[in-house]
Amino acid sequence: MSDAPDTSTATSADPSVTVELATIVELCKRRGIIFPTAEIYGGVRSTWDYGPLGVELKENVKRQWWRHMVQLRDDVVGMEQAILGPTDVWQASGHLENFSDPLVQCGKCGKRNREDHIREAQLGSELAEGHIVCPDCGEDALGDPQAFNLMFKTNSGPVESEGSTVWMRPETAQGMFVNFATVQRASRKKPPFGIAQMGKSFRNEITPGNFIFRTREFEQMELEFFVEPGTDEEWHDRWIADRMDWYVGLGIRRENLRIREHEGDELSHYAKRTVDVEYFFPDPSMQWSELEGIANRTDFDLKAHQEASGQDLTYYDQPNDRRYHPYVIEPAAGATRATLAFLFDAYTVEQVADAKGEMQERTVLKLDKRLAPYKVAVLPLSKKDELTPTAKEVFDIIKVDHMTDYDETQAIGRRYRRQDEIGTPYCVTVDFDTIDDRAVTVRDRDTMEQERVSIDKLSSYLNERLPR
RNA sequence: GCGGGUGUAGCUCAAUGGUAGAGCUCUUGCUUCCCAAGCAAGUGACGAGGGUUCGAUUCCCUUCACCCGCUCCA
Repeated sequence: MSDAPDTSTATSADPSVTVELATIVELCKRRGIIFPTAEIYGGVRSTWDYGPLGVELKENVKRQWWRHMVQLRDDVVGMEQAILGPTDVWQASGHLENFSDPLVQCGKCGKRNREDHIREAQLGSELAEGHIVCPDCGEDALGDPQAFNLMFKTNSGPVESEGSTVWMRPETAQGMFVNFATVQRASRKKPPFGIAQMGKSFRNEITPGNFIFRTREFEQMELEFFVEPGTDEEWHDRWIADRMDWYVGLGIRRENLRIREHEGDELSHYAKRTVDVEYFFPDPSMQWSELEGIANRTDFDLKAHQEASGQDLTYYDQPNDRRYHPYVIEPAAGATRATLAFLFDAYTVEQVADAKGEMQERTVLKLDKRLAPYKVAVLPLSKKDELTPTAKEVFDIIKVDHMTDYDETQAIGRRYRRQDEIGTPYCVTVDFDTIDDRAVTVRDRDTMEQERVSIDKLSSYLNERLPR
C-alpha cells in the first residue's frame, strides 16, 4: 500500500546547488535547534545554545563517534578530564608559549600579521637590524606588537593570586597524555591502543565565525592512539581511512569530503605530519573547510610531560624488555562543526504536488536515522477525544526505545511537513480505524510511503528500522 | 581586535520625526482531516543605553550581536 505523491527532487546532492549558511541558521533558530546564547540580553559573540532538537542532534553525533571509536573496538578506552587545569600542564604541552601569538598591525593597509613570522621572513634583508615592514603593502607603518593569548584563564578559589590561576583547556588531548600511565595501567592495554575523550574546549580565537563552525567554546571528539615508534606512519594512514569512512557511514556524501595534507610551516608545534578531513560546505563563503585533523604527534607530548613532571611516562614492553615513549596518532574532530556538516548534507528541498496539484516546496532533513533528533512522531489524525487515548498508548509504547514526538495540532499534512523539516524518520498516524483494527499507519520520511502496522508489532517494526 | 555592511513580530519583508502594516508560521474553534486544505478568531516587533527634540522606530553618539575580509584552528 503505497500512494506516495509524485516528487521531483532538487537537493543539495547536486553540487551546483548552493545552500546558504543563512538558510541553515534560520532553520536552526526557528525550530529550536541552535540559537544565540542569552539572546534576550543581546547574545554573546561566538556563543550558541542548543535547544530541544539541537542537543539531541549534537549528542547523537557524539554518541555515534563514541560507539565507533570506543564501544565497537577492543583497543580503545574512554576517559573524561576536567576542563580546568593547572599552568604546569599547558607549560609542558607548549600551549602557553605557542598559543600566544605576538601580532602587529599595519597602520597603512590595516592587515595583521604575526610579528615572529615577519621577522623570520625579513631576516637578512637590506633593512636595518631588527626593523620590519608590512609584508602586505611594504609600508614601514607597523604598530607595536600585541600579545594574543588564545587560552582562557581564570582563578580557582575566591582569592585571586598567582598560585590560583587555572586554564580552561584548549584541547582535550592533554587529558590523555597526563593520565597516560594511570589509564594504561588500569585498563591493561598494550600499544597499539587508544584513549578517547569528548567534551568542551575553549580557545580565544581571534576571528570566530560561520555560525557554530568556529566558536570560542566548542566541543571536541579526540582519540590519542599510542603505537610503537616505527609503526606510526602506517597507523596514521589507517586512521585517515577510518575517519573518512565514519563520515560517509553517517550519510555525508563522499564527494563532499577530501583529505588535505598540511604544509610544513602549517604544522602545529607538536606534529610531524597532519592531514585534515575537509567537507565541502555548499555555502559560498565556506566551501572546503576542516572537520577534523589527524596528526602524528610523535612522542612529543609524553616526553614533554615526563620532563616537566618528573614522572615516568614510558611503556614497558616486557617481551622485549625495553621501555619506550609510544608515538601518538591523533584523530581530533570537532563535534560542533561535524554537526553543522551533517545539517548541511541532510538539507534537501523537494518539489511536491499538493492536493490542488500545485507544486509546493518540501524541506526535508535527510539525516541518518541514528542522528535524527526525533526518531518517531505520533500524529493522531484528528484531535478528537476518541483518538487521544489510543495515540497516547502508541506514544507510550514507542518512547521506551526511541526519542518520540507527539503532535496533534493543525492538519495532518502540515504535521508531516514539520517532522520532515527536522528529519524525523518515521511518522505514526492513529486514525479512526485504529480503534477497531488496532493498527496504525507508518510513513517513511524518505520514500513517503505508508504501511499499515499492527500496534502489537509496532515496537519490533520500528526497532528493525532504527539502528543504534 | 581592525575595516566595511546589517539590526522592525517566531520567519521574510514594508512604512513613518506624531509610538507601526503584510504574508507565512504559531495558538484556539469548526469540518472522521493521510501530505503546508478551507472558514472564523487570536497572540505577537522597532537589539540595548544615552543625546537632540514638544515628541525618536526614524536624526546623532555609545554599546551589543550578526554578516563579509584579515589572523587562527577541531
